[in-house]
Amino acid sequence: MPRAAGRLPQFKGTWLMTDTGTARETKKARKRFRTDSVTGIVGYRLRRAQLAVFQRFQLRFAEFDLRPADYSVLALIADNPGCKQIEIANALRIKRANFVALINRLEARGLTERREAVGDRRSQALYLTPVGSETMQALKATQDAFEAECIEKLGGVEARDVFLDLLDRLADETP
Amino acid sequence: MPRAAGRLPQFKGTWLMTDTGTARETKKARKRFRTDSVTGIVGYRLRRAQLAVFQRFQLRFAEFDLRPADYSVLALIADNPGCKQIEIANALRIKRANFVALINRLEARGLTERREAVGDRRSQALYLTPVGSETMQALKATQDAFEAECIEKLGGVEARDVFLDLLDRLADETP
DNA sequence: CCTGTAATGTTCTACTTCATAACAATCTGG
DNA sequence: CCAGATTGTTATGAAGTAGAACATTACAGG
Repeated sequence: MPRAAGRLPQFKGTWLMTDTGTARETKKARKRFRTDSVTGIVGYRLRRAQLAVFQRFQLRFAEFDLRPADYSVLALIADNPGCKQIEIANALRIKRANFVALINRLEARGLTERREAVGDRRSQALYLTPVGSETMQALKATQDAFEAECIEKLGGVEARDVFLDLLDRLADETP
Repeated sequence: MPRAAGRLPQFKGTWLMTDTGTARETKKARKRFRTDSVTGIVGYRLRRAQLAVFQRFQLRFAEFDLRPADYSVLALIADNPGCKQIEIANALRIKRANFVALINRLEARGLTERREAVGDRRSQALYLTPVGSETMQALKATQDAFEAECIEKLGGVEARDVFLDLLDRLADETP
């Protein structure tokens, strides 16, 4: 029922009153559920958008059964073959402890492998397997298409640039 | 060690080369860790910004020991006294099953209370307690200050409006 | 009226993410 | 050599999230 402005004269005010205590709910309390005090908050909208984008990402990558973090790890290994676990973990702000299970999964699926690092017997050198490299091509194509989707939603690359700039303004780590 | 620009001439190039294949790692492989393929993604930056904002929120609200979801629930109850649990859960996209523990905590802290709803004996009517109302004033002040912070980071209310619009473009639920 | 269906709140369970602590092996600088 | 830092790993706990199942209650159609 969209506000029914026509019936306004039928009732005796209390619509625009600031805090009528005498209103006394007439029959069916016409309480519109107010959410503006929450939905108007930057952080709330930011979270909503982030969830929506990640959900769409998972839809696009469902055929690969990979999460955003998995894709990021594979992409970073592809761009930095032989890198250490800690390097990727730091770049993605993942605790190195939690990175272990992640890379274990990728390795178990035959996408990555750990070799012995040359100058440091503590660290492992990460590489994509041949299968991993081949998979990465399809992943990159999917990601590029998804990014194009996002850019289109935003209204073009200029809007995207504005958007990234605004995001970075909020993302600075100063408490 | 801040980049040591003074020692630059000491080495033989490969710094600004685009993709020298012949460089052959001289002694210490000076591999810059490449992250652009991930950090350039809209979703990645969106997540970064969201995490940063939520972390700052938690800092600002640490004295109250309340999370964003707690604040949202209290704000919605304040704006919609007598509302049902399911209404708030739907508004915040929380499963009603998970809402129970949340509202139980707030009730245990004496901030909210459940009364019997008038026309429906299944649902509960949620209200702020007097203590809850008083607390809410401080919370609102803190939130308003935090929102002002965010707006300032973004560059003003006009930038904020642009930002919210861009967020909403990404947040639409069409798969 | 009765009855099947839907809604509401609740409990329980499981999965994922994230953070911390602890440990062994290794590296580094003095 | 040695103290301290780094790397990978395991284990553990907190928190968010999703689903199933249940009891109680509303509601609409016969």
